[in-house]
Amino acid sequence: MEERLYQMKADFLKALAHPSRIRILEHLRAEERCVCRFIEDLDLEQSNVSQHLAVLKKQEIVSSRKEGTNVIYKVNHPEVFEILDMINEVLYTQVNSAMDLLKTSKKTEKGERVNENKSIRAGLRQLCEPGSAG
Amino acid sequence: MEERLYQMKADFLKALAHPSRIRILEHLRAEERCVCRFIEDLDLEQSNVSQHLAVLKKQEIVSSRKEGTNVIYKVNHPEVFEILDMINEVLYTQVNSAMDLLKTSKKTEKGERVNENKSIRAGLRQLCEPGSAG
DNA sequence: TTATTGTATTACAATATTATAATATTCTTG
DNA sequence: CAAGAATATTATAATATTGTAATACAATAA
Repeated sequence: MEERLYQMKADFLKALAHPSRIRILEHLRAEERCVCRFIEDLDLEQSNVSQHLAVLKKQEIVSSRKEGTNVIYKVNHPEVFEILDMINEVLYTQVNSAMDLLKTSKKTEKGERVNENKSIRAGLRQLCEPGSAG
Repeated sequence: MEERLYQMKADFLKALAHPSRIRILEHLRAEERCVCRFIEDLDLEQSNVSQHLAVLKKQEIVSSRKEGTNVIYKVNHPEVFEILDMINEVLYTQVNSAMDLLKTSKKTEKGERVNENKSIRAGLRQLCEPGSAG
């Protein structure tokens, strides 16, 4: 009976679950934006951006209004950013504890892998800044 | 350069984005559980449950330990539940405002659709109760 | 050891998602 | 109205995800 609710939640999550769509949403964190900005800033094909926006719109995650020939998009629910922030936190924790494991077990041998994680961690911290949920 | 971070986030979200996996996680909200419980309670094929658990495990969303021939799973990051709760909130808001629109515009004609949403809303409220994030 | 129980893995067909390319639509300007 | 700019839609081929069925593996019991 409640199966449809789980389907709804899954559909919502699926709409968020794409690198380009997350990037689009992050760009909408500060303010509403024209489609042309996404194409430009994110370096994506026009039709690709349109399709990704359609996915987000279908789930009512974003809404749009026309302004001349331009279309301006905005995020409907600020909770979306909290969700993204929460994921940041989890990933940060994960990479951090993975790092600790590598640090304590092998010092020099896997140095390459450690550095790789270091950059990921730095990136995560950076991404955390705008609207940190912690 | 930071493209991989968005990919990581997308992968994380993708792991959550399936009705059965969400159901599994909701079952893990209260306490850790044996695989056999999922098969039984969620009425899913054994191999299907195993595959879904593998997806969650790959993202380090859950971890497991053996106990005899059984395997017990638990959720690693409580933030996962906060994410699910947040989605509940958003969906609840969405259905609610959709309802309001239908109510004010047409009273009898689309009655069927209204009732449909009503049941969804009731279900959402129910699902909100266990660990409401609002 | 063999048999049994509980999980995991693999194979595979069906379906869904994706990026690209081509076309269509909408709005503005002339 | 025609032309151009911005966006949306459609078609399609490549890839990914999914559920089922079959098989493999691990722990215990006999």
